[in-house]
Amino acid sequence: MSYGDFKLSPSYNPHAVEKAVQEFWDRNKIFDKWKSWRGRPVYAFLEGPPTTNGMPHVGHIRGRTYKDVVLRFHRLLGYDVWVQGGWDMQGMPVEWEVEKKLKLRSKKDVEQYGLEKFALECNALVEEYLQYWREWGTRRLGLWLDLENAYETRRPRYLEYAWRVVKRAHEAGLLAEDYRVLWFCPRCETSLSDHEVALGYEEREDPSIYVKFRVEGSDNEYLVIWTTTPWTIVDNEAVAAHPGYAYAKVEVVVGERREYWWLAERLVSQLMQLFGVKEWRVIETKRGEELAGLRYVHPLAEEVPERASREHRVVTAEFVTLEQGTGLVHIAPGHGPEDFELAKRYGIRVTNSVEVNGIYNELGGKYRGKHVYDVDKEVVKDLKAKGLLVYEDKIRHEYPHCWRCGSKLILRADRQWFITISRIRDKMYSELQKVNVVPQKLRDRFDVFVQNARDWNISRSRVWGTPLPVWRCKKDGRILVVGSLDELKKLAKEVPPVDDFKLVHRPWIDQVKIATEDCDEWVREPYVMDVWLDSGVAWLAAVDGERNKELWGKLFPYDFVTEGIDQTRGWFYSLLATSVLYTGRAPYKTVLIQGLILDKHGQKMSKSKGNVVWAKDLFEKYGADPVRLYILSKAAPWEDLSFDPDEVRHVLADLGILWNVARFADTYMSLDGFDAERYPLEEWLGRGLEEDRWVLSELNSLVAEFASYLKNFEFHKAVAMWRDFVVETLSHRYLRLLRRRVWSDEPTPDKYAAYAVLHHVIKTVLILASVFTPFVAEYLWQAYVRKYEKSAPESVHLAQYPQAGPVDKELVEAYRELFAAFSALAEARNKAGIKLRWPVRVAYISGAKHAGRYAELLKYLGNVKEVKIGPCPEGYVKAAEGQLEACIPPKLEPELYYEALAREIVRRIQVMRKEAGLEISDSIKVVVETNSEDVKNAVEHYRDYIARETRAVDLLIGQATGGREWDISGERVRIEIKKA
RNA sequence: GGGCCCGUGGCUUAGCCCGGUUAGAGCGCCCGGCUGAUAACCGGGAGGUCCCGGGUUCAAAUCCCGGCGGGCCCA
Repeated sequence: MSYGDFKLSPSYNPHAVEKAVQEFWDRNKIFDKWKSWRGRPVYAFLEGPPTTNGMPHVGHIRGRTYKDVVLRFHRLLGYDVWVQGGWDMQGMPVEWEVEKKLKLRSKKDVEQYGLEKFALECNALVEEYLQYWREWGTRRLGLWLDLENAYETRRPRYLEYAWRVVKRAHEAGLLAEDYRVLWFCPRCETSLSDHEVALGYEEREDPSIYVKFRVEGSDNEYLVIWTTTPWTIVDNEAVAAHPGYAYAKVEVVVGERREYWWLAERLVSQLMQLFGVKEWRVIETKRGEELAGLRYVHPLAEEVPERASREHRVVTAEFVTLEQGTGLVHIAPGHGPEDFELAKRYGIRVTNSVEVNGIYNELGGKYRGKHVYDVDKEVVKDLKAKGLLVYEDKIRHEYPHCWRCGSKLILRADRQWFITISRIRDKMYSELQKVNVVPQKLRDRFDVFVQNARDWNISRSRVWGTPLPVWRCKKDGRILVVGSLDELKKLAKEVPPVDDFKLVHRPWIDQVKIATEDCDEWVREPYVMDVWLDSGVAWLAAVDGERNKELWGKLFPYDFVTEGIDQTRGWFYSLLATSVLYTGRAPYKTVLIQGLILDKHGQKMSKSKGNVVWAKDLFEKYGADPVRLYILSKAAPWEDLSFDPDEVRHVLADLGILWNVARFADTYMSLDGFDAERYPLEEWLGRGLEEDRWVLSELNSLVAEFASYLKNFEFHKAVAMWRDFVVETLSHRYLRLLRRRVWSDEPTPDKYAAYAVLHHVIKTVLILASVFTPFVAEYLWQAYVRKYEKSAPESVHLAQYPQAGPVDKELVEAYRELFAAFSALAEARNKAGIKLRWPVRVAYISGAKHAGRYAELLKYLGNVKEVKIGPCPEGYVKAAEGQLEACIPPKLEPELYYEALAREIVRRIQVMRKEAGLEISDSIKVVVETNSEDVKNAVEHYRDYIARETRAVDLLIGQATGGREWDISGERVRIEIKKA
């Protein structure tokens, strides 16, 4: 039971299979042969590069399985495939982990540690993770990506494409330096993009305070505002009222004092109740626009004297609502995007006294040197002490946190660099309309996101990233954008003595001294770029496109990309943006958006919950093929998938059946000396039986539909259909029919025809399986297919997708009916209490269309002497299957009793043969000892039958010296067998 | 706060777009049977408020509205 190194062991063992196959692939360079180009049409895949930070888990495995299926399928279809791997190796996640490892708490710590050492640590860290990704995220999965030629975003030849794109943006007037309010992480000391902010929304509890601002020139008239960020009051510059809303001046008595509070009229009674004010009355109302211009005293004028020196007043704004707060909105232009816009409109000063690290600077007066998180509490205390705090509460709301370190984010105004996406948004949208986004139902999200796309903040105040290639003239502030490393070298007056790899990274790049005729000293803007720009230029950078135009021209736009739904706003977007900017076109033709991976309870996987399933654990426990098959069959790729490791064993059973089908074939083909080249299907099919033509019809349907499902990315349907064919049609049905033909020693032509058919079916089924379970398909190809067909391709992965032959629909229909009739017959036997081993004289079938066609097979399957077509005689036991009805006599016929006993004896001998470990071809001697005359008569009558079925050369009735005692229908029978 | 997806026996799910026999299947469970490829298979059975409530309709798992639970996205 072996061919070469591939043995068909009694049962399927994924680990042994995968190990043997991996060695075979390596030794024979199958992957190289698979990926090499033969001048065929190219199917170009662009790898969404995993961040080599953290270990691959089942979510990655899901996406990477889909990639592999699509690539293998297209190779089978005859395409030359482009399967370059890629790795995303820079960015904040890497820095964050290094900081944790080195126990660095702030950017100052990093600087003290040394930027050079820090950058090298980051590089070492991604290098380390890369090994895991190569092994567990790729090789052990059986994912055939070209890792030798994988692109790496940290390489000079790669990252300079991000520079090219920025330069192109600059030339097109799309690079902007702007002062804007952005989210910052004070811990990481950098701004974040919209995408990064979106990753970190979490519910939290914050203060919810109502504060009164005293109206200038009065000692008891106030404007009442509401905020959840007390620290921003330090930088308050105005109060906004809606121009159309009514505002009330409310006379209130608090303690001993009589005061006048301004707030929205509609909210007065509910707020008075909230504040616990019992005595109040409205004495005047004004519309917001009438209130405008009213001046007030900054509530922290004493704490921050600078503020007292300026005037503050009420302005109007449409964005004011009455859903929360008081209808009067505290405006801190340095800490809110709407506030900022309003300030620009009214010429109000933008004050930001908070530095990037969250510490107040000299503009912060009393709060100078303190951290924003502490000031948040201190401001409340100070307001309370000054009697300006009207009411204090807590609020639970969704608020953004840093996606890496979890710190509460703050909004602050700062100078940053942008790509003004708003100006190419329409072009991006129209290009996106040409892309096939799968599934249709998720494309809306992508469309909407692109239509609403905002300018892209690309600058980050970090270290381990692609440096922003913008230099500024120290003298006059002009800027210079460098588009490549060569260009930089040409411009440089002085270059640090390091290799190119270091030269394109911080801190070394900042040691480059540039001077030009018109400017003595250029200074680089101290930023790196958003990491999404790194992977975003892969459509060009992966193949160093500007230097390899011919290759790039064959690949672009790429046929296929696929990632998770979260990448709609991530990579899918950054690819589209940079490509439209640079080439005016979308960089891909088809985008497959994958659903999320959840744990078995439908919960999102996260490290903190501890429910992450790691690739390594999964493969070590189950093997890659079962995991792949499970993932593929459980859900459509775009649906969320709840992953339950225990369910993997279900698909294991299916692969076990595939394995056993090959073993079955091997068992009999080797006994009978079958050879696919000596018995070609085309010649021998004519000598076969109808069931052979039936199974080929079923196979042809499979071949056609499997391909059409895969083309639509309906992997789950393709796999389900394959499974159904292998388990039901092939194993349960066809092989059951085949038994009677293969057991015979006679070299009948129909047996060889059956072998030719079976061989063709198994071979075809393995080629289809090669796209989703590449290891076991290869193993069986080597162990079985190549054993019986020497000229078969060296590897199943070098085969071609089979041509689908004709389908005889009527034949398929007839066989469907046959198995329904058998099912009804079995049910009738069950009711009558007659087991299948006992022959039945006659069965009637009615309501069938094709009964005449398969009567012989039904006799065999149902162990019936005669099948009659027609209605049931009186007193017979009936059972129905749909329209079809089967019935049998209610009692066993006496004349069939000996035959029944003979079958019982055969069955016992077969069990004993197997227990004795005999080969199928071994002959035996049998002794039967019994007092039962019936059993003795049965043996005498059916001596030839028993001998033939059990390969007995000698069958005696007499004294057994050993063996085993059985109970056959109440009779004690001792049977002894010996190898002849 | 806004948008979207999901919710079907113990578990996993098909059906829903396009309303219409008895809601189908796999796993598990119980009973019976088969078996020299098969820890497989075949027959039968138990097991369902199709998340809840309302509406449309002769008729709703399916269409509409409102909840609840899980998830995603946007703010």
